[in-house]
Amino acid sequence: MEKGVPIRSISRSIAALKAINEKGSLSMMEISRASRVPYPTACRIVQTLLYEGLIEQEPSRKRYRATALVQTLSHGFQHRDKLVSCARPHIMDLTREVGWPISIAIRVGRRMMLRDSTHSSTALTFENYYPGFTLPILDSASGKLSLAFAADEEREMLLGWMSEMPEVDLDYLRSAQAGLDVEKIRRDGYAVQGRNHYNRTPGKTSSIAVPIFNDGEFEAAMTMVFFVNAMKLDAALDRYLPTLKRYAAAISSDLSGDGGRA
Amino acid sequence: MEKGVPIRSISRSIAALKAINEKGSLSMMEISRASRVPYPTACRIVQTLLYEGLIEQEPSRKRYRATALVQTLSHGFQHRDKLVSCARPHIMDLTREVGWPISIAIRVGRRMMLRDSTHSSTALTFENYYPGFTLPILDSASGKLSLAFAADEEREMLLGWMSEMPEVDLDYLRSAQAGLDVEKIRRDGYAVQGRNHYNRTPGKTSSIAVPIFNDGEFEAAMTMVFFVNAMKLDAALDRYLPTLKRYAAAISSDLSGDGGRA
DNA sequence: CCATTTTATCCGGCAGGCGGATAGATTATG
DNA sequence: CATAATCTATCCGCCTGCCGGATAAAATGG
Repeated sequence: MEKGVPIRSISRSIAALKAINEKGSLSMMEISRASRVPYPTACRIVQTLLYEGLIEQEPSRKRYRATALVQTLSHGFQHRDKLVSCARPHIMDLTREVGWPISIAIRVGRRMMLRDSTHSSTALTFENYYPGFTLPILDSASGKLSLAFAADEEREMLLGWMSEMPEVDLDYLRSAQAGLDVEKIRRDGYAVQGRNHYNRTPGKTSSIAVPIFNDGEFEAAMTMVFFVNAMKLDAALDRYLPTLKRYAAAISSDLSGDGGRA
Repeated sequence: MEKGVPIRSISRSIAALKAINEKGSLSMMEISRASRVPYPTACRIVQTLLYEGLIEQEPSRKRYRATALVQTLSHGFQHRDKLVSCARPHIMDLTREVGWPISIAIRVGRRMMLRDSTHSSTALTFENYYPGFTLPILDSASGKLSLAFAADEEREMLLGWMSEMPEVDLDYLRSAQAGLDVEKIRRDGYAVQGRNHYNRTPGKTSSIAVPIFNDGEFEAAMTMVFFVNAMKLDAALDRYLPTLKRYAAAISSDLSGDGGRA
């Protein structure tokens, strides 16, 4: 094996497990497509994950879903998660104050990934989203914010990198880039996404994201999600933006201070 | 490939990732030992996990730890976790009442696995433990409880299965079995473990576990952990057992009822 | 009812994955 | 401080574990 070249079947099984987690459950054909492997290979990978107990078949259906055992693959990270330790109390308070769910997301590779959320602590949500859930960059408030606050070179590199993603339509990418007003986002200190599409209830929610800084550097996006039929985007901005900025500033302050040190 | 036989390298990488999560960070040699693969094989697996971004090397140290990205492997399970949905509000209330951390654990294979815990919500703990952390069955309060409430045949099968675990000393297993008073645990409705050894602060804590039922069937163990130097086991039982039983009964009631349905 | 898609399995082929051996670096011990 | 033990890193010949196109049966949708 070449130095640094991954073991193919391991990478493929990771892709399969991520896809199953992302969608909640998938059929074998869907797993094959999502992880870009031939059907017989997907069958073997699924058999291995079943054998390890990480996934199970839904009763009476040819669909596969994660089991509780997947948490043995991820629990080791959490006890040194400074971002979440600082943010968690604040976003719990914020959800109590505004009612809507709040999430914290960072950019990982070419997507945004949730680091924490309060979806499970409010009734004002259609679905619950947990740390690990991912979102596209150009179609989410947090992604646009992250892109806007990136260094110019990093943004160009990232847009170039995204154009290489096999599932991305280049025409779409060009129009999404054209619609991204970096200057305006940086000046206003927020980004929005009308009718979120890339979640489990497409078109039913919209969102507003504000930045969290760590020693002046952009660290994460804090996003409030709300129902499209509850209020218009402009009304949401008028009503909530000041509050969101205030809470994000408090989190930034905690992150930059010595609060987390022993 | 035989039907049902796993892909070897996938199973090995899962073992390695679990071990890294379990200990927080490991050296290459430790990974090799913990996942029972030859050193060069451990190197290749680690390289693959690094390439996938699931682990990283600790700065200036030849030790590897999980990254936030591991959460993409596990988040899909949580949104249909009925046990935790029912238990979470109760154990949060319980930790507020007694101060000590509470955890919910189930048996998975030959070990106990945390499904939820309030360690991160109290100062009365040395370390934080998250869903996915595992414990041995015969050396934890929750494990003894689970074993005691198992059907006789299941218990025999499980004890036999544990004697096949490569890392278990048979002399130790025999003496642990001899010390397990199944009748007493079932009669008293709790199990204890003095000086917990299999956690990150061996010997500094003890624990009491009580059962959670679902329609009369044993479903999970609810455990309170406390400092050895704060009180003796007997004193802890006198002071806390009634409260623990009351909360566990409430969780059992919620689980058995229609509380979780839309 | 028929066309299409999905599920499931087979089996020949080969290169991906393997691990013992080796050398250098680091750590522990006397 | 010297030496032994342990750990890290890599090599390379070997071979079987993993592969995927082909095929048939089952399931689904119009």
